[in-house]
Amino acid sequence: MKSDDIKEAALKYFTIHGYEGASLSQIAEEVGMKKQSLYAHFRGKDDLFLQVLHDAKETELLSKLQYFSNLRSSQPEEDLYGFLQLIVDLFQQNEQLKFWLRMSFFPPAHLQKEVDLEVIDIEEKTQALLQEKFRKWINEGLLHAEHPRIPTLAFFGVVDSIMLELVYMSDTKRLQEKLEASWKVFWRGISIR
Amino acid sequence: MKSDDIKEAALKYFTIHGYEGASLSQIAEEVGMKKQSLYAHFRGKDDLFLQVLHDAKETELLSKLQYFSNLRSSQPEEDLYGFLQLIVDLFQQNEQLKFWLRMSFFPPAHLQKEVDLEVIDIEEKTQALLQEKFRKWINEGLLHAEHPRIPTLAFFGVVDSIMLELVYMSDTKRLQEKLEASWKVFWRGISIR
DNA sequence: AGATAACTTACGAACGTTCGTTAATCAGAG
DNA sequence: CTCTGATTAACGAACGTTCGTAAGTTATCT
Repeated sequence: MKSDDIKEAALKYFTIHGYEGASLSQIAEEVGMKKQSLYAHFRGKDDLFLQVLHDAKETELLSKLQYFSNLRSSQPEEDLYGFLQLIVDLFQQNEQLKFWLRMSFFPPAHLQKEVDLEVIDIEEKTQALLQEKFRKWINEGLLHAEHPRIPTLAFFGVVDSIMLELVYMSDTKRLQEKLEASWKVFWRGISIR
Repeated sequence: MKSDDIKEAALKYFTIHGYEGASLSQIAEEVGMKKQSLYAHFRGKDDLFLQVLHDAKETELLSKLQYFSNLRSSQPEEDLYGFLQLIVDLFQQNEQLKFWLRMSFFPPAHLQKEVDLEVIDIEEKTQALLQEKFRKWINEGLLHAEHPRIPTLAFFGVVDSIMLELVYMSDTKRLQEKLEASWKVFWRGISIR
C-alpha cells in the first residue's frame, strides 16, 4: 500500500522538523513522487498529519494494553520495571513514539483541539489500567499502603522523564544510568519497608 | 530598548508555533513595525532566535543558581520541595522556561549544534551543583546512603516530568496533584527509614 | 551655538524561493 | 471503457532577505 509509505515518510519529517517545518515536497520525494500526487491519497497536509497521529496513538496504546494484559504474575517490581524497558524498546523500534511525544506536547496550533482529543483518550485508558494494577498490589500488601492514585501519577512521571531523556538522547549509557536512578528511587518510594 | 520588545514578541511566537511556524511578519506586527525593520536590530531570523535562546537560558540558570545560593539551612526536604515550587513559579511568571523546554528538546534542525551547546552548559552546571548538595546531605546522614548521582538524576527526572506537565497543563489542580504524588514517592525513596 | 557629518531606526518595494493546493492530462490495469 | 494513481502546469500566498531611502538622533568641529 502506497499510502503507508507516504505516512511513514511523513512521520519521519514531522518528527524531525515539526508540523510547520515538514514540507510536502520532502515527504513526496522520500517516497519517490511529486508532492501533487499526495493528493490522490490524502485530502491535504492536515489530513495526512491527523492520520499519522491517529496511527501513532493506536500503536502506542495497543503496545501498552498488550503489555499489561500479557502479565501473568502479580510481581509489581518486575512488571513496572518491564514497562519502563518497553518504553525504551518502543522508542528505538519505531519513530512513532517520538512523533507522538512531540505532537502531544507541542501540537500545531490550529490542530490543538484534535490532538488533545487523542491525548486525553490514551491517557485516561492507560491511567485507569495502571491505577487498577496498583490498587490490587496495594490490597495484596505488596506495596506501601496509600491511595493508588499516588504511585500511578508518580510512575507516569518516571515514564515521562524517561521519554524526555530518549528524545534528547545522544548516549545510551546516560539513558540507562538515568533510568536506573529514577527506578531505584521510585521503587524504594513505593515498596514496603 | 526596542530590541527587548522584539525579543519578547519573538519568544511568544517561537514558544507557540516553534521556530519554523513563527514568522517575522507576526513578530514585527506584535511590536508595531514592519518585518524589514527587524533587520536594524538583528542579522536575521537565526540571530534573533539564538539571542532569545541565550537570554532564556541565562535567566533560567540564574534563577536556579540564586535559589541554591540563598539556602541558609541544610534541610533537604524543604530545599528540594522548594525547588520544585520554584520551577512551577518560573513557568507561570515568564514564558521563557516554556520556550527553553520546547527548544532544548525539539530544536530547529539547522541550529541543533548551537542549541546543544547551551543545553549542555546549563545541565552540567545545575547537575554539579545539586549533586554536591546531595553529597553533603548524605554525608550528614540526612538521606539514604548511596552514590549522590542516584538521587540527583532521579530528582532531575521529577523536575522534567513536572515541566512536561506544566507544558500540557490545562488545569492547575491536576498539576498540583501530580507534583504532590511525585514528590511524596521521591522523598520516601531518598529519605532515611 | 550652529553647521555638518555619522549613525540609528524605520519603511516601501521588490527579490527569489518555497509553501499548500487545484486543475487538466495521461498511463496502465481490470 | 472506466477507474485509479501519477504527472505536468499553474495558482495565490507567504516566507526570509536585500536594497535604497527618509527621518530622527547623536557626535564632532568651527
